[in-house]
Amino acid sequence: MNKSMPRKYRQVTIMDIARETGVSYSTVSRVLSGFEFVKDETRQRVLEAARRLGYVAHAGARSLAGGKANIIGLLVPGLDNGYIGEVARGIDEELARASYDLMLYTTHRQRGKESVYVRSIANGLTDGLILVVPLVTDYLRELQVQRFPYVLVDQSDPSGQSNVVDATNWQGAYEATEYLIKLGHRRIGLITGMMQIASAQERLEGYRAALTSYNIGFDPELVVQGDFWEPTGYQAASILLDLEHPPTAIFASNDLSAFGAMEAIRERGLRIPADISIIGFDDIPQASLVYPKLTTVRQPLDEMGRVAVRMLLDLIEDPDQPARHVTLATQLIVRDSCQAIG
Amino acid sequence: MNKSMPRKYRQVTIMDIARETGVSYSTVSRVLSGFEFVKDETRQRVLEAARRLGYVAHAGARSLAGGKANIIGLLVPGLDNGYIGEVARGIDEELARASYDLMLYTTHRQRGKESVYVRSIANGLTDGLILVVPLVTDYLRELQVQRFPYVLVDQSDPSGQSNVVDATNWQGAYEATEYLIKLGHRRIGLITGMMQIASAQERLEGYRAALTSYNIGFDPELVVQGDFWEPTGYQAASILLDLEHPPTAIFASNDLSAFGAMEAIRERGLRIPADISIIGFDDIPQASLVYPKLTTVRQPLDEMGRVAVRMLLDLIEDPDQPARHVTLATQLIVRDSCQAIG
DNA sequence: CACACTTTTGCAAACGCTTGCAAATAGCAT
DNA sequence: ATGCTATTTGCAAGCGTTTGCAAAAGTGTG
Repeated sequence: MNKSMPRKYRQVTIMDIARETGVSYSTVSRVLSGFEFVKDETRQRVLEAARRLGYVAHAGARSLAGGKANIIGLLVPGLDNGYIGEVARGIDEELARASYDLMLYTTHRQRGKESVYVRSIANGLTDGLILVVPLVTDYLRELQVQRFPYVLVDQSDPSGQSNVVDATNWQGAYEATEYLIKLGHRRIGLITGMMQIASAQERLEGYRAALTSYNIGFDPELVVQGDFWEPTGYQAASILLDLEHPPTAIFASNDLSAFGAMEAIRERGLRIPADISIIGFDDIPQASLVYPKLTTVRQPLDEMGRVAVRMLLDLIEDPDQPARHVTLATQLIVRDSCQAIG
Repeated sequence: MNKSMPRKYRQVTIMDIARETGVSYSTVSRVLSGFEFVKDETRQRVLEAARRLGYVAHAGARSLAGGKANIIGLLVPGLDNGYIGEVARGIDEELARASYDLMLYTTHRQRGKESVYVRSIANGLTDGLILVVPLVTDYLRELQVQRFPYVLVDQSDPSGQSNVVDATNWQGAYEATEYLIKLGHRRIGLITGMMQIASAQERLEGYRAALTSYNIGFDPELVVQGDFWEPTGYQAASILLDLEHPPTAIFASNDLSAFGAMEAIRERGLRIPADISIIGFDDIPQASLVYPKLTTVRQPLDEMGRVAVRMLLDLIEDPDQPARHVTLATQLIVRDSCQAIG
């Protein structure tokens, strides 16, 4: 195109620093990357020059040469659901402390060729990968054969080979249901999540367990399948409300579907919580924004992100660690959407 | 560490493809990057081999060698406000079509050393940058001296040197206010945004203009400064409601502060919209989730992201284009939070 | 002061790719 | 065939780093 001007602004390289300080570029490299054996005085001089010159490493060159790029990848389905946003926030914060950068990948890109996609992520720039994706199994093999560091968030790998951080789904669902029961509810509807996902199953189990504990019969009619999204929550709630004996309370497997359910409830002219109670799961930021404020089970989403980062960084340090599984505690957050039965 | 095993899974390189097809690596490179003059049959053979071998380019090497990395950077304050999420979605979608990847940067990282931060972004990997940041001026100089391609979203550069995409803020605010006026409201409160930001000012101007058009006096008491965040919206609304002659309607400069205002209103036992109307700006996804559903001015956030990407890609193609400024239309979305005055 | 270490430093090669330049090949008119 | 031009290809250098290996400086010891 236009070759009269430099394609790119001339970068400050380790060569420049070397020239400035009179040491060799390898020495500069050593102080700038890890800390090998270099005399303290030299190190200071180099560091000072680097700062003065405004040096910033070229991540590509680093990674090419076999070093770390200081970049990790985050693979998510999309940014549009609050849930991911919170996790991402935690990730970003923790990454910042370690001076890592973030590459964001979304799954909707590939449609059936995930392994190529994942390969392209693992290849090259990123030092590790955090996956916050449902239905993760397809990706995993590729990652494992490459021995590429990754951690799963809120997802479980049946093979147990993966590092994962999740929350006490069973427990949380148990508590939510128990809370409803203690408020006097006996007919409690459940809107499930995508049942292929472990957390959805665990929440269903928790719900059943609570019923059992309190000697309430399990009525299949009262559980309708959802998919963690709002529209389906709406439909699911509609089904529940149209039952001959509709529930007096609904437990939605996540907040988004609870919102959908609230809408369906209101449309029928019912009041929340006077006529029907509703409880969600996740505690995304919107939960306290809706009216009435949603009672829900809080997952420490940002903390999950932070923990994931720490695990990943550890893993990058030492790829041969045995896989860890960290489970963070959920917590019942009582707000305004539930009420003792009249 | 452990040097007995390869640090990284051996990658498929252009050399492998060259070997496979019997052409030289430069030829392979040529077909794989741009399309220089290469015989069609050769191109096909190379492409086929690349696919078969599962080749994926090493972005770092590319960028190092002076080519494009096919990565663009996105600089945002954070992911936690719905607004950004929508823009990011548009960006991601459009990027996907062009096979670009996304690096995500957040501003909270730097505190006072933004120029180094920006340099480190511009340096190396990314081919261009999209900024969705308030108070952008600090960054701009660095970017400009580097002649680094960037575009501003929903932000304006007073110098007019920048490519920017935004929305009709003045117009939108005018229409929102006019809508309230036509509903019979005469005392209309305004919760502003951060006034250092152009869009906040434009919205204020639009509000004033509408009042003027309808011969309603501007009462300074009725405009209170906000910052686009929910808590401040709450406070601002409180001030408004405590006025001797409180407004009968409130125009919040964005949805988030409208949510805060709604909370304040409800806390005082007032009903929306029966006792007081409220209108927002942005139409983030939550707007239709809250109760009552928020009437608001829609910014086509995802489209703004998409347009920004297209502009940026153009700009990367030809950095010497004159700066463009694209303004997308806003649209009044009538929902349930406004009502004609009693 | 020589000797054997130990700590620091420097050189060179390599990482995967792009690209200027020159060489090879093809196409076509003589 | 012979030249000439237009199209295609290959070679080599270089992008900014890291790192193995060897050389250079220090440190102690006898």
